Amino acid sequence: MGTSRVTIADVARRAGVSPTAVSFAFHNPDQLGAETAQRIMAAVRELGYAPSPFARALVSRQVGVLGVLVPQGIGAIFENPFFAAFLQGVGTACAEQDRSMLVVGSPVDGTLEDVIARAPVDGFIIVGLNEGYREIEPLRRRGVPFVIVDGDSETVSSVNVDDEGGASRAAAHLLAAGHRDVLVLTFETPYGHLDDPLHGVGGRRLRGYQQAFRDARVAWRDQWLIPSVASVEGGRQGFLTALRSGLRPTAVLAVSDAIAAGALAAAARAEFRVPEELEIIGFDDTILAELSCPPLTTVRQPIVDKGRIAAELLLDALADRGSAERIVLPTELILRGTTRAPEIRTRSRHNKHRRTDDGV
Amino acid sequence: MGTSRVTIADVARRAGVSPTAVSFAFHNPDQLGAETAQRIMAAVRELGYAPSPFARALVSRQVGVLGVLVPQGIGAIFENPFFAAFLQGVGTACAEQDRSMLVVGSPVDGTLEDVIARAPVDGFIIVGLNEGYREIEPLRRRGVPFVIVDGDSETVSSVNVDDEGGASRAAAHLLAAGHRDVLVLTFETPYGHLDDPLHGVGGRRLRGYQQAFRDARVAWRDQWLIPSVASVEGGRQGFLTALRSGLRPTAVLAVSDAIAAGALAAAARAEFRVPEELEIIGFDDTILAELSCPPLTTVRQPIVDKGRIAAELLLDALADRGSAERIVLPTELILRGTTRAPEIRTRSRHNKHRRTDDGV
DNA sequence: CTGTTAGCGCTTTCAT
DNA sequence: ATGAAAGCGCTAACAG
Repeated sequence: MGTSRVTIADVARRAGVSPTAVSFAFHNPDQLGAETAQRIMAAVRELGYAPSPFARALVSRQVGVLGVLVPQGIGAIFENPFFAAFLQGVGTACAEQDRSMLVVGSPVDGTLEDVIARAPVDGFIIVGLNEGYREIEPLRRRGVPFVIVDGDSETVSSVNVDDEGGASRAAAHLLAAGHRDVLVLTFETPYGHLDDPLHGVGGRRLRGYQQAFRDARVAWRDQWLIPSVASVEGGRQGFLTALRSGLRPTAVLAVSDAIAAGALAAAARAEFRVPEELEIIGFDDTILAELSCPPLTTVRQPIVDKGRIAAELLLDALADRGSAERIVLPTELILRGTTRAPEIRTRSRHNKHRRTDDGV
Repeated sequence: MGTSRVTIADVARRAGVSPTAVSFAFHNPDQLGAETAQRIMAAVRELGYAPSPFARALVSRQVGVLGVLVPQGIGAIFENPFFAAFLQGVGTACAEQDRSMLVVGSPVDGTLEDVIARAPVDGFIIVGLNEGYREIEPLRRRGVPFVIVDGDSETVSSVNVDDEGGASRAAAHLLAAGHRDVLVLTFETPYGHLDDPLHGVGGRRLRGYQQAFRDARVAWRDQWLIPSVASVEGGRQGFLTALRSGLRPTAVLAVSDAIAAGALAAAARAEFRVPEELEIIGFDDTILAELSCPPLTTVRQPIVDKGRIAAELLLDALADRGSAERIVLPTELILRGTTRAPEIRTRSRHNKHRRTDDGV
């Protein structure tokens, strides 16, 4: 077992034709004598020939692979239900185009840059990094098209969601219910933006919360802000830390469902009754939100769509069709079991996929 | 934006050296005059050069990519928490080796075979297919090493879990508690074995259940067997179907957590009190099991390990190190909230990673 | 230390 | 309808 021994030349020889003919037999079978084509395919079968994807890609300049680049360990991301949903969207689009999906992330030893440089892809979906990020320069150099998800873009397409709006609606909901002692659990190091703590998804959500406080003329207190690792355990710790600091929240705003679920678990263990004594709102509406007990009230973002749209945008770019667009998908407050039934109010209304076609 | 214009020759020209020198500058910088190396890298930067992964792969015969092949739509698999956990394991091993992970699955239009043929990988982890499966022939031809997960292998390494044992323990637990009217929810089309309804993972689990019935001398009744789609919704339907058929189960055995969770939901809605009036045992111990309300008693298989071990075995094969081994990982019955506390019994004990080194 | 020379395996005009 | 020839962009002996 091991090296691909049989090449197109072997087949050609065996079938008594030229390599060209063999290549044709694969790609333009019609332009070949029926009998010849048969003979060639027979030789292919006898010899057990399979074309080299690398040689093919080298000359045809495409491999049929869409890359997804994440600035994290490629194992770790699968602990995050967000990515499963996102990749489901990307994968669906790939399947529709007979492509496969390459997941590229930070290696343990080497550098992300190296891994990127070697990635055999037609294009990249870059998650959680701004277009200006240093490590994506090689891509631009290689002329590999890419789109940005959850990050800012100048010259390429991007897909984001209305994080601020969603966050603001969540906070407003709590504030309207009279809460003043609201614990805010943020990302310790914002969601994928390793180098840039004040921006990125976490920053936007935070700004949304703050906006709601301003709108409601409720004073924002930084001591009520606890940075937490973006995991269930992180949420648990965050809540406990708050308690130990002497905070006695009546409500919790968490920038992710995982954190919210952790807070919920810690709260339950600390004998808080949810939602009677403590209301909690998460973010994302991953499977965690639906499944937790009680199910989590959360800000929903259309994650699967986000993935699918990103892939489609990339496909557009690959086909040189369509110009750069910046998509902003809507978010929606989903009321479930960790908040009390609100007095009658109109449900949040907002525009569907707002596709803004623009340059800069 | 678009085609990679600048090649190694351009850089060489610019730096006044040969292409070889440029290549060296990347791979053996030490073997080059310090000043020369500097000059070359400067040219690289000025020209914005990035090597072509395809050309590189063509000649060096490796790309740094591990493929994961699933016989399903590459979007759909992410609905299944099993895969998230499995890919976490594979991804972790990849990250440790500075590799990326390619997910290949059935396309919508084309054939799996074509997608496989074009996949730029060093090797494949094949999930849920036996070694003899037709569509993996091209791989063998191309000389691409592969390992099998959840399937039978003759000549290559494989990773499986003790499905039968786990299933049998689950059934025995229920039978020992006195249950006789046990609803069995199986895969409609066994878990990834599209063409082969009696084998594969689903078949093994089924055999495990049956074994326990035999051991307990309880008659096995085929009418109590309901094939269900492998999803929460499928489990819900399966349970409802059983009810409509007039079955009145006091316990449920489900071949996956998703199905079990669906049955649980349907049962709850039908006013069954779980576990008092109905005990339920799932399979896999995915996140679904932990999160459901009440948390699911289930047969745990070490999914993340399975992925990591598969990747390591493949890495071994790629390095021509180690011979084919067939790993069988242990399963364990995890008692949670959907079964009643059993009378005192010794906990299940069993061997850890039993690595059987053998040929054929 | 650095350049010359061959390919890696395939596709693709351009002839025939 | 089929073949010859010229690369795609890079690496790796082998010289010098």
